[in-house]
Amino acid sequence: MFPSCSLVQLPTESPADPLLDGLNPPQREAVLTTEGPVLMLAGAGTGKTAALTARLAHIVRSRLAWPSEILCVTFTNKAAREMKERVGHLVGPAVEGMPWLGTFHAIAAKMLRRHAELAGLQSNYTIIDTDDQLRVLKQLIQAEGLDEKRWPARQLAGCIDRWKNRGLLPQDLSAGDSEAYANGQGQKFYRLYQERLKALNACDFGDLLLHMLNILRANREILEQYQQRFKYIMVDEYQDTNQVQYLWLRLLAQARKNICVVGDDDQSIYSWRGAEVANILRFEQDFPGAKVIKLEQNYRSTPDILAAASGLIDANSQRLGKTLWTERGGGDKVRVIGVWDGPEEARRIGEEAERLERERASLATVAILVRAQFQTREFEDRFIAIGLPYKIVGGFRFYERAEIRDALAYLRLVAQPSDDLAFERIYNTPKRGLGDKTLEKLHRHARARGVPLSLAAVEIADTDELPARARNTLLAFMRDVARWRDLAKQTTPAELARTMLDESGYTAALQAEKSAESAGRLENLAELARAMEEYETLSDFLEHVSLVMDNEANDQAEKLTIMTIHAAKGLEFDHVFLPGWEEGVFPSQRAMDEGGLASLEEERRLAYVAITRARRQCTILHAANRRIYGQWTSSIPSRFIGELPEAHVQQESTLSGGASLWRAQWSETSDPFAHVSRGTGRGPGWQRAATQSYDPTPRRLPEATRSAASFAAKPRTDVGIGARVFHEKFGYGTVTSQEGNKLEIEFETAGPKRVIDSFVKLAE
DNA sequence: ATGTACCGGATTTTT
DNA sequence: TCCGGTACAT
Repeated sequence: MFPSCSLVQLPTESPADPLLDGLNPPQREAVLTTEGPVLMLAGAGTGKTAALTARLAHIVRSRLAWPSEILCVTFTNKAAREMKERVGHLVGPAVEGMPWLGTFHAIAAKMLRRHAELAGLQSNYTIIDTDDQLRVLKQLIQAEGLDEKRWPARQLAGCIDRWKNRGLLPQDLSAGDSEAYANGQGQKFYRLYQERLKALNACDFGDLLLHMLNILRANREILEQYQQRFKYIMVDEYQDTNQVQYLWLRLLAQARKNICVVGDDDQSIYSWRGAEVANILRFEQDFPGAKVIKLEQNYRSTPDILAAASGLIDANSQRLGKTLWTERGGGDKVRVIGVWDGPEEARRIGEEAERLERERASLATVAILVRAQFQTREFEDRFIAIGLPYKIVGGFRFYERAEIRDALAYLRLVAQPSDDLAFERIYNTPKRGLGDKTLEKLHRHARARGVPLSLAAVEIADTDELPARARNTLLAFMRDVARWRDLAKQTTPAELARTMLDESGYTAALQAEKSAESAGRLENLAELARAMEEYETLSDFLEHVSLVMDNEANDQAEKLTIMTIHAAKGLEFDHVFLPGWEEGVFPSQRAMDEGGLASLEEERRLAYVAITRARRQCTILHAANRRIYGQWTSSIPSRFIGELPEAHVQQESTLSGGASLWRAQWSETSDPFAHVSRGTGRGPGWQRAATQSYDPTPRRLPEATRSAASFAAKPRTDVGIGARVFHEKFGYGTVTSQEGNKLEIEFETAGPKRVIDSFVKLAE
């Protein structure tokens, strides 16, 4: 290791503290200002994690506090993991003892286990996810005789979440709040829901923080105990905190006031899930005498990219105000490319990615960031057709897959006989011939006797309330569960899981299914068991699962990444493509219709986040026509394009002579867009795009450039189901289904894929 | 108890 | 357009 250049410039009076190596002056100030409230305003790419971890390490090293006396909260498990790892490098194994570094929810859950009885729970309470939450709410809505169509459970779930985020209990709701669901019945349902959760000995995510907040508020001794313990508090992504989190932090920090929050008001993009930018905007009032440290030197992007992003965010009104700068020079301007339609957009980005590949750039440094998930489809279609390796981040997470949730339900039921939700999920999975009728009777019995379903099942089997067949099946199932419960005491969680999946017939049912997905599902279950090997007890594992819903199994393969801008926050890529910058897509229609200026400004912050992900090259695209929900719509460029400072942007278009000229090339009959009314509204972005001089001849003939996915229409007859085929990218495989020219193929190494028949050859 | 036909809704997502 | 959920038929 060579000493870094900045070491040479270290002020001579400061003893060479290796922790400060490579940190700039404001970063150092943030590290060394340990006492009193500190607000670290850290712009995108300014090294805030480096500063935060160095600060943590500094406190530990200078013996200002033991690792166990520092509270350090993040929002995601990923961030917590990263921080743990980085602090580990700086301080060594002492971090092992950092029990209070984690997500808001993990830390609150840990505290709540100690004080559960104060919230009316037992300390082995279950943490339920959104899926279970919805099931509970549905049952309540049904039980109260409400029309579920008119008053969807989702809506109620949304209300309850919002109330919890604001720190409100049922009795705290105003009549106006309550009005938000079923003509003022919101409060009633919220109360019923909380009662039901208590009966289930369960918590939802919102409860973790809310219960803990109320416990701290109501019990002075407990509050003081934590206030004494936490000598220093640090909070990452402070702009994302909601009301409860804010109140919780404020209580804990009140005694010592050694709280350091880090954030960027310009990257606040989660207001829709309760985050309040106001928290960061008024930090100085909340903690008088707070020191504000701005990190403005950017180490990530080129000057043009930074200038473009800064120019854009300038259009927002409510800002603390930062100016990013960089020592770097050179680089390309931000490119803005106008294309004809969605498929061309995908084609264009595909070509660019292939070009980068030829220039020896790794595809892992290339990303497509979209506003909404539906935009990924176009790219997926195109990249499968041309065989470009890609991965879509987001969507289903590992623990959300049906088979994984089923397996977890088995484990939960074994660990917690009172887990009715788990019972309901699996009592007829795999199919064992028990239906709604039986479940209804079980429910009635359970309610009458005040016992959980699994106990009711045992009891009811002693009566003649059920037909003989159902009774026997149920009895057999309950005997299995009892046996597994015994087994759990003698074996590892992983072994238990394997045994249960086999003995319950779950594995067998999947094997018998023989659908395209069943092989993958079995593989997922095997992976689940493998992941469980790390855990010694079942409850350890279940706690991990309920709080850590991300899968760490990132395949390291060289692939282009497609994800939403939200998911990309905190990441960086050399080459970033930003498609779909059109009014209605980005900013989204919803944001423009509802929420007014505030939500438009949040969209703009999202655009700012998107641009600042790019290290070397940022390319924005907009299409003149796009199919949305199966309707062709003509669209105008996003207002955000018009807001980019001209000097840092380079315009390009494939719409030679504008859309109308291009349109003339099509005969009326072959033009699939003939029925599309021409867009009339033209925003400033469009004018900018339209005043550029274009190459008068189209670069490609439309027919020749239509993506293969939408054109190669004649289905082949030689590749029927069962045919063995070869694909350039995926290798050998067997056709499992055929729909027109689209094949579903089970590839031997690449797994199941949908491909266009013209891309496969019959194998010899 | 399980399979099929229609209907409606459709940002962003972590824990 | 396409997905998931519910309603209905078998």
